[in-house]
Parts: sequence; C-alpha cells; structure tokens
Amino acid sequence: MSTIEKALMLLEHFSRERPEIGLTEFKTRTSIDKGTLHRHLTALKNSGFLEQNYLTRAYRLGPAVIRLAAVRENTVPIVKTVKYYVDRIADNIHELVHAALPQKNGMSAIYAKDGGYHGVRVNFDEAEILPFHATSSGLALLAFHDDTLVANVLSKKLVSFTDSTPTDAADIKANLETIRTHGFAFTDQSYEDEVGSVAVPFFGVKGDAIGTLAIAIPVSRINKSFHEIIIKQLIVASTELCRDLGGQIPTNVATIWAAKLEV
Amino acid sequence: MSTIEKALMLLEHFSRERPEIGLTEFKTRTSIDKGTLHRHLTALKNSGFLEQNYLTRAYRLGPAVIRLAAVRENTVPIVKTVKYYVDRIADNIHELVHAALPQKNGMSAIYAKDGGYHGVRVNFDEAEILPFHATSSGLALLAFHDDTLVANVLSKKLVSFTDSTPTDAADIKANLETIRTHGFAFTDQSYEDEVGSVAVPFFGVKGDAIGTLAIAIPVSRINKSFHEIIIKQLIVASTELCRDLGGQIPTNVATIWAAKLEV
DNA sequence: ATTTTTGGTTCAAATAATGAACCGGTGTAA
DNA sequence: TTACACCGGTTCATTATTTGAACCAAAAAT
Repeated sequence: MSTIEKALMLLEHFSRERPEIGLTEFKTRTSIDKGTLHRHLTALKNSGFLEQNYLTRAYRLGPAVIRLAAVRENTVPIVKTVKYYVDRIADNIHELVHAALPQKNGMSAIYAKDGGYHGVRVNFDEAEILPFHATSSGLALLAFHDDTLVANVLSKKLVSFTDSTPTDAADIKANLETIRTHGFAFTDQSYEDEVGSVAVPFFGVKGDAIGTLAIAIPVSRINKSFHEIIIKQLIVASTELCRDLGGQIPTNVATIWAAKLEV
Repeated sequence: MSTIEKALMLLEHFSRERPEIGLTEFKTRTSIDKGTLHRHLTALKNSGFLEQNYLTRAYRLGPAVIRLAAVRENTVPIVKTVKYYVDRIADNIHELVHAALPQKNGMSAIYAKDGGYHGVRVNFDEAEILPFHATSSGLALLAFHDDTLVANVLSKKLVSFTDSTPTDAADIKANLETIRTHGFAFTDQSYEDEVGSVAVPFFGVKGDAIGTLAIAIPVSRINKSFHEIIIKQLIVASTELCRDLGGQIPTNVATIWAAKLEV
C-alpha cells in the first residue's frame, strides 16, 4: 500500500464520537510507529486536512475538507438531490429515513430525517460508519456492487454488535443472493437491539450501486403491510433518484422492482 | 516535501470551474511526471478522495470528502455559526456578504449571502480560491495571522487580476501595517473591476486570525458613511462570532475596534 | 521528588517513489 | 487503408524517501 493511502487511512479514525485524536491514541489504534505517525499527521496538517488543538496537541479534521466537500457537492450534488427523496419518504411514513454512500469500511449516512411522528425514535448519528455486514444499507450496497468489495468485506473479521449480527461469511453470501432476487435488503436487530431496517440501492451510470436509501424502525412497529408500504416507497424514490443523478437501474433490478410495485 | 503533501496538493486543482481533470491535463498543470501522477491519483481514488468519470476517465472529487466535512462541521461548527452572522449583515446592509477560511493558496469562502436588495450584484462563487494579496479577505487574514504565512505568500509570484492589483511585496507589507492599525482591510477593484470590498478577521483561541467576514460592493455604491456602517457591522459580528467559537480577540485589536464603534 | 506518559526528533537501514521509455486503444486526417 | 497524434496507463532500474528503534524534553501523575 502506498504511503498516501496509509496516511489517508488515518482520517478514517475521526468521527462524531471521536473528533480529536492524539498521537499516542493513534498509535494504539493503528499500531503504526510513532515516528511515522507523527510525520504523516504533520503532512496532513500542512495540507489543511488536520489541525491541532492548541492546548491538548490532539489532532482534528481541518478546514481543507470543507472546501473539498463544497466543490464535490457542486460537481455531483448527491446530498441535495437525495435530501428531497429522504424528506418525502420521512413525511409519508413518519419513520427515520436516511441515505448513505459507501466508504472504505462501511456506509456513511449523508442525510437523515426523522419522520417526527412517533414517540420512540431510533437513535441515529450522521457521519457514523455503518458496517457493511450488519446493516441493511451495507447489505443492499454489497448485493448490487461488484464482487471484489464483497470478497474484501467478507475476508475481514465480521464484528458482532448484537445477538443477531450475522458473522458467518457463507450466511451473508447467501443473504446477498436473496437480496438480489428481492431487490431490497432488510435486517432484524443485527446492528442495534430493537431496531430493524430496510434498504434499497440506487445506481450510477454503469448500473452499479453507488448508495442506498434506508429506513430504520423499532421492531415493535414492523408488520407485513407496513413492510410492503416501506418497500414501495423506497423503490419509487430510488427510481426517481437514479433518473436525477443520471444513473442506470440494471434491467433485472428494474424488472423485480416493477413487479413489486404492481402487487 | 513529503509524498503525502504532494499528492494532496493535487486536490487543490479542483474547483467549481474545473470539477473534472484528466491525467494529461494534470500533467500540464503540475509538470509532474505522468507515471507519478497516475500513481498518486490512483492512491487518492482508492482512498475515496477521487473517483473517475466512467466515460472520459477524468478524475473528480470522491465521496470521502463529504463524510469528512460532516465530521469536521460536527467538531467545529464554523459554517453553521458563521451563517447566522453573514445572514444578519446581509439583511441589514443589502450587499453581498461572505465568510472565508484560509487554505494553502488563498481564502476559501465557506458561506455567502447576497443582500438581494440592489439590482447590481457582485458575481461570487463559493468554493473559489480568493488570492491573499488581491482581496480584502486575504489581506485581513494576513495582517492578523503569523508572519510566516505573510513571508510565504509574498515570496511567490503575485498574480495581477486588474489594473489595481497590488503586486509589489513592499507595498503589500506596508498595507498590512495599515490594516493592523485600522483593524480592517479594504480593497478597491484589486481583484475584480468595479468591485470594492471590506473585511475583518475573526480569531481563534490563540488570538490568531482563523477566518474573515467580508463584504463586496460595486464601487458605484461606496461612500464614506456607508463605509463606516459596513465596518461597524463587521466588527460587531466578528466580536460575537469569536465569542461563539471560543476565540480570543487580541487586546490591541479589541481596543481599536472599541474605538471604531464609539465614533 | 520520582516515575510515567505525553508529543516530538534522529539517523542508518529498508523500502517505496520516481520518471524515461514503452504499450495499446481511439480518433483523425491524409 | 495507412499513418500519425493523443489519450490513459504500465514497466523497471535508479534514486530518494520512508521507516522505526532509540532517544529527548516537557508535562502529568504518583
């Protein structure tokens, strides 16, 4: 792996829960030599990707990322486009809806909206990394993305989050096959207790999954008819979203989805 | 310079005007070897910082920056905080107001609002890089930032944008001294013809300038009393902004500003 | 007062970056 | 049809950078 990639991997450690990381904490988290770490962090700092807390000397993300995100959103306005559909679904079904994009180690929510109707709400953090194997977003993406990503994810240790988290690679592979035939993914308390979720992918120009639309619901509120409604909403939204983004829905998926909507 | 910094410098070439850049175009823009370039671009792509246009093979910014910006904004909510004050000033004076943060080669606007009152509006691009030496934002930051940045900026070639762009290092140094005694910076058509601008810095915990609030106005609308009003607005907003961000206004600046407000 | 922990630095050894030449595909003009 | 130019991408010997164990100084913790 190139030095560049090694350095950029350091940025993956920052999150809402861990916004500042010191040199020694980095060392324990990565088992990279302290000297090397310091040089990499300094390089990232010089480039504006990190800055240091003046008092604690801990590192946090720097202002360069703000500009880049603005340019990116101007180039490919995914966030803005996705927002419209997430809001619409949330208004219709009054549950927590989110859209996520794949990152290296999982899905990252780029926008979320709580329907705001029910009292019990699913706790949800933007900028949190949602593991591929334990969330409907992750599974929906894996199922319709290229196989190298699947192989890559399954080759690593599959962390368990609840009693229901699937950690067997073969089980997951079989599940991905099911997801492909159904056209959507769902999970039952595999990431968080008492929370189920449903997700559909949306597609890029090559017909590859580039992101997902998903809904998280307390299991107590899930039943068959509601499930049906949710899936229809997601399918319709994803179809329109693909159109907006210039993406192409693979013909087999389009067929499956069309059948789902007719029921 | 480290390989990491060299690679990250490539990201600076992306902007609203140039959202996609091909390998050969990068070569002409940077005079880095094609082989090296390709390896760097591939590393950035593998890390999610770039992605490739499927058809043209040109590179554009990738999804990783979106997540990072979300985490950054969650850590240091500058954009959100700044928005309030920019909106307020824009509503009061009905001119184009913006806030900017320093990047490597100039200031980058993070939020802007047009007052929307007058017919003639200044053209303004978010995510554009505003050169330090030719804009009031840039000069306001230089004047209250550490001297190494000033030396760095003045050591490079000072590009001319209009007939009034200052390109002499000594002139600029003298101007920075003036800015320090006045507590604000202004320019007269030094970046764009027919446009003048006024800017004040805002400060971080160390009392160093970490960004600027600025106003751009068609020169035809500038007069002495309006100038006074603008400066007062900017000073008040910056003072409150520093409080919100936990920043510290250097005592000498605080004194100058207090005097300005009493007039 | 002493030990531990922190961020940060050094320099010879190990490794990765570099770049001139090369490859193959595409579009284009003779 | 052929020839040429231009594109993105690859190769591999040379070269320069990265690496990491040991070290340093300062700040916390004991």
